[in-house]
Amino acid sequence: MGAVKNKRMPRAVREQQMLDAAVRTFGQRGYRAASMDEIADLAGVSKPLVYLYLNSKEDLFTACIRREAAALTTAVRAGVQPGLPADRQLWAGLRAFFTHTAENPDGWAVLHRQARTHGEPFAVEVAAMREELVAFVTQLIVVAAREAHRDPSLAEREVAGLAEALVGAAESLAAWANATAGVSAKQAAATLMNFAWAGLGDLMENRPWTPPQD
Amino acid sequence: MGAVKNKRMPRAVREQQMLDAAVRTFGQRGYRAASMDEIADLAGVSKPLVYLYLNSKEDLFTACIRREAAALTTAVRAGVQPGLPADRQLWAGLRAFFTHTAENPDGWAVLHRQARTHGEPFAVEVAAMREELVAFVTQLIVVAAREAHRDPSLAEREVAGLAEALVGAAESLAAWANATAGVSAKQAAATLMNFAWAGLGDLMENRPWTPPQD
Amino acid sequence: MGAVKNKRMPRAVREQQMLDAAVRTFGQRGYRAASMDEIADLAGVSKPLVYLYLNSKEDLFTACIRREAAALTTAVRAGVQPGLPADRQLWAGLRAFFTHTAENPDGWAVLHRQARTHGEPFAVEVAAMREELVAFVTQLIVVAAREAHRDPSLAEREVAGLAEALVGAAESLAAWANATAGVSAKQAAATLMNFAWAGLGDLMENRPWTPPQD
Amino acid sequence: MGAVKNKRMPRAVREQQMLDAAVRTFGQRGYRAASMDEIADLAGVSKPLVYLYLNSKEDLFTACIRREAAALTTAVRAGVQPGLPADRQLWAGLRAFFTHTAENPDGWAVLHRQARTHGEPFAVEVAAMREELVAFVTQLIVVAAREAHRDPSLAEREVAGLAEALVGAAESLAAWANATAGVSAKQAAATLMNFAWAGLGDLMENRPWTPPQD
DNA sequence: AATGAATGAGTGTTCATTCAT
DNA sequence: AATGAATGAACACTCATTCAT
Repeated sequence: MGAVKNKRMPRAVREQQMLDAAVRTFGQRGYRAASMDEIADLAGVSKPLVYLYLNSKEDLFTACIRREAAALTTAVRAGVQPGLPADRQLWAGLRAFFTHTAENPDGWAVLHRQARTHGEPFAVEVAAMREELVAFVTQLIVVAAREAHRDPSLAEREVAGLAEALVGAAESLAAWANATAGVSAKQAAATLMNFAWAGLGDLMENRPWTPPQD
Repeated sequence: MGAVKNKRMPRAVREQQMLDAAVRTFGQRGYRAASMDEIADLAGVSKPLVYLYLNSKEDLFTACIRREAAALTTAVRAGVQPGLPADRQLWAGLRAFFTHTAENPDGWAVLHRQARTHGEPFAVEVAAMREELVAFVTQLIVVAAREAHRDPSLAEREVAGLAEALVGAAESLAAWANATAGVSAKQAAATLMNFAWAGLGDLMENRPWTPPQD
Repeated sequence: MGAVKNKRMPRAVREQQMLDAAVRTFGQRGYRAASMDEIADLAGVSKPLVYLYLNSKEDLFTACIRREAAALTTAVRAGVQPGLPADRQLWAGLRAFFTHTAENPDGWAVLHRQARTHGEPFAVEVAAMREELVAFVTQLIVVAAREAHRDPSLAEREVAGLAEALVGAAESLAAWANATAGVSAKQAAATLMNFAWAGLGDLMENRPWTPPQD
Repeated sequence: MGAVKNKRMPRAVREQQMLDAAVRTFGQRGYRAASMDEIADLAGVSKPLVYLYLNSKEDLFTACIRREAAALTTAVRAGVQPGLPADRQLWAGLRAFFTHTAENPDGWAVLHRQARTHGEPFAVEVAAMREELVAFVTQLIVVAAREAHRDPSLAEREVAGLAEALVGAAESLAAWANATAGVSAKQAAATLMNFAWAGLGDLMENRPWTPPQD
């Protein structure tokens, strides 16, 4: 049995307990391998109650995705101060991102690994969140280009590709940082900032980007 | 029923047909959702024959991973000429990578999405291949740094992080290029080269990296 | 379909129904040839319920063995009055044994034929019961020898062999009595008592052992 | 693979190899658990050849039963000298029986355990052999009774029961002797002779039957 | 005399889901 | 607000058996 059985709780609380159990189970076992039995057990309730509140396995998984996606985007947004220069904003966003994914490995696994692996209905859900992150990065690139008085004809698709690459690198580094002992969220963010802002070419000339002190 | 039933084929041929069907099914449905019935049907053989030749679902999936991993690394290696400068090598490797993944979407899905999502035995298989790619990139970075007479004390972990970010960006761009109409392998490679070699900072100052004519 | 479907019964009752069906099916078909489908059908429930309550075919078979072994030893023990002379005790035990096996042919088949034929895990279960019967007989022989003031150096292995022979004869006669029309439990017991107590030699000299009137 | 593959052997030899493999496999695994694959492999031939020569699994098992039954009855008959007194004949027969079963444990397992456990068609086969042994014992009892000038009205069923008990005890002791370290065929036979000829009652009075010196 | 290639039919087991209370 | 009882449908895997050579 999972949690201690506290009987007669208000629905909202029970639902969160179920989602907690579901995120953990889905994150560790995967969508198909996770059984409703295990989730109900871990949540400390009977299976019919899970169905009463969350309708079906698909709906339950979708609810997990939405909750974890909202938590992640909220965390990133909360970490960023809109007024700052583009590089400071990106730095702050990356730190928030790596911190949140490190602290919520199961939620991150649900979003990054499971949701995108198990068919359209779920991939669509997670795509919305990813869009938001990509849009955030895209806007930063555009703003930075404008600030640098760069040719405004910078192709939209080119920017989209860059943003995609940056987000992809971030996702990959999140997994790497979590799996590699001794790599903190801050270090992961610094690595990516160096890569993204200065590029390997600059690095070769010994001018790494330096994170601000905080 | 999937393929036309060609009866009485030598074992080696049948095995490749089964692997073709399995890669397609695993890539599209995922490991758990793919049924041995569907794979056998798509391969145009009966289920017992699949078991006779490939032993079990796990072994079949592992065989898929190995075949696709070998195909990908072979393609990348074949695309690279060892003698060239680091940036030319990276460029060639990326082009080969994006070309191969675009031409083998199911194989790429098996490697990138399914194998890493469904537990240790499979993740280990794919990790070996990824190690190879990361090692290739790592070595390029080290060589480039030496060529640029850069401080040789470049921390190992720092390089590892950069290589990880680059490979992660490549993996992410592969999915993006395949999903976005009109983005060729060459364009995806160029986008990533710009990002990796010059960085966003350089881009802001209007000095994009230019692919060589070929 | 086997039994009439009585829906919604408490677990304990359903379990007994399942064991009834399983003993019958295992006893008649054998362990391997008995299918869980048939057992579930005969019990009037669906297969998943059998698995929910009894876990697996192995566990189900083991549960059958334990139940039937307990029933048999209980019956034999209940038939014997400890204070009586050895021959009276043996007589009572044999009557109980033949009566019980005649009334529970499937249970007896499970114990005597199937359990001992299908591998260690089951043979071990049944061996415990057989030990008990052999021990009962062994102790009677020892007591009888003491009562007869016989040389107490009667070798242990000799006694073990005699007990083994007696129990083996009983097992064999149980099958014979059940298969031969008109042979009652009492007659089977009398035959074995004559054989065991007086031996063929005595029989030749016309001194058969006579069962007490009851 | 089991045996070394000697190609192109005469049919009669191949058949014996197959039966050897089948007896071993059936004896150790049981009828259902033994697979034709394993038997063919152990015999060093391909499965179709087994079917070509022995037709089906049922026929193969039946052939095993017949061969082993014939071997056992032949061994017992060969051990007995018809002219001798009844007790000497019984003694010789038992020795032959225990010796043969100890030397052919798989064959004995096929006859005693497997054949009687797996349905009518096989039980019938083995019953024929058992009849023969029971008949041999029955005749000995009748002869002994006549020699002892006993009342010739000795009920047929009574004799049948005694013979059944004796054979059952022998079967049981064969298993016991094989499983108990240090119990030889001769000792097993002596134990049973004591039990059968003198009975427990005589034993109590210290007059055990003594085997002749040979 | 002998076999590599192939399958129809079935088995144990699991799971998402519902009913009755 | 909550659950014990129950199942339809599917799935991985095996096996006796045959065909074509």
